[in-house]
Amino acid sequence: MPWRDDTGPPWWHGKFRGCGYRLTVSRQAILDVLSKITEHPSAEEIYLEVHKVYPAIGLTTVYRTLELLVQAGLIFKFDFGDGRARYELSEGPKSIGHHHHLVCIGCGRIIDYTDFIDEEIELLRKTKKGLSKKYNFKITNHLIQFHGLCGKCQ
Amino acid sequence: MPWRDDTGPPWWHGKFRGCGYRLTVSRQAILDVLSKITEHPSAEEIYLEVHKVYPAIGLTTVYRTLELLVQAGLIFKFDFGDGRARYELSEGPKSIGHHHHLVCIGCGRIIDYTDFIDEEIELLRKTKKGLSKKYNFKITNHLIQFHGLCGKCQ
DNA sequence: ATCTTATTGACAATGATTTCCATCTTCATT
DNA sequence: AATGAAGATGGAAATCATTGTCAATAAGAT
Repeated sequence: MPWRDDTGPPWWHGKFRGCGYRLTVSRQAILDVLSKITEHPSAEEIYLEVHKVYPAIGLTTVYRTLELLVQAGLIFKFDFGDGRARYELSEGPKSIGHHHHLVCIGCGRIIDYTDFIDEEIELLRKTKKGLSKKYNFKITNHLIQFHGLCGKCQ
Repeated sequence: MPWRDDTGPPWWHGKFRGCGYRLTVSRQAILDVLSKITEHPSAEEIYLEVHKVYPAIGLTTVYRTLELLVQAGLIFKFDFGDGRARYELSEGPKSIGHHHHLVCIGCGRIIDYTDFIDEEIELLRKTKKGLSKKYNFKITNHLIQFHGLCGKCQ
């Protein structure tokens, strides 16, 4: 289990209990994998990774858990146009921090960038505020992506 | 056909011939439907709409044509998280102009907004320039969406 | 009018995600 | 520590958007 070699339960422990969810082996294993992966794994990739350490896991459970984690705000779900959803931890000790994505339409490579993030966040904050008021919309999330060709694909 | 009651061929005629594509009945019908719809239709919705005026159309052709139009830059393809791609004319006489989307995660409603678009575009331009240089990335497109709950769903 | 070749449509195939349901865990309560 | 109710699980089957196949058709250059 994730915190066997640590001083206490992992940071998401409280999140779970707080939302009324049960802290199961599958969920811990999935979150554990997500917190160690730096890419943008699909459900199946997460399944395969979890399967290495917890072979009893089922793909269905992975899908269900990911859905749950998205609802709980612990992870983000992205569509990079390759026909499968991809996931990423939204925050946490090992998080690389808020970032957006550059998507290569040639090879599918994803580049996380944090450049200009401050200006982007600032503008998003303003826009979010204005839109919320004008359209009576409760904004919970935003998405910014740039699509194009990476160096290798040009 | 689209231009039967008009003075000349529709604006996309040249685009097609210029790219070496053939201007077929199916393609005209699909573009015609797209230029009249103000929502964000899925491939099947487009198929059903075209089918009313041109019953011989096949769903496969709709998918192929949409793919083609995306490549040609005539339409944009979006994923609003409901499991099917949605399409929208990128420009043209009846276009509402450049806009971004507000996606309700409750009922799936999409709101097109143009507020703050100028600031957004300006920031995107700067960001795009910086990212292109830093990552040697040729950016062809961007995506901005806000997700949340609309008035009815709160 | 003819010919070359892109395009089409019906059907089958694919593949990610969901549904079903009987069984197993979690954890609040004893 | 034992119990029990509700939540969670996993394997197989089902769903459903999208893509591949291929013989037949139509666009448009000649």
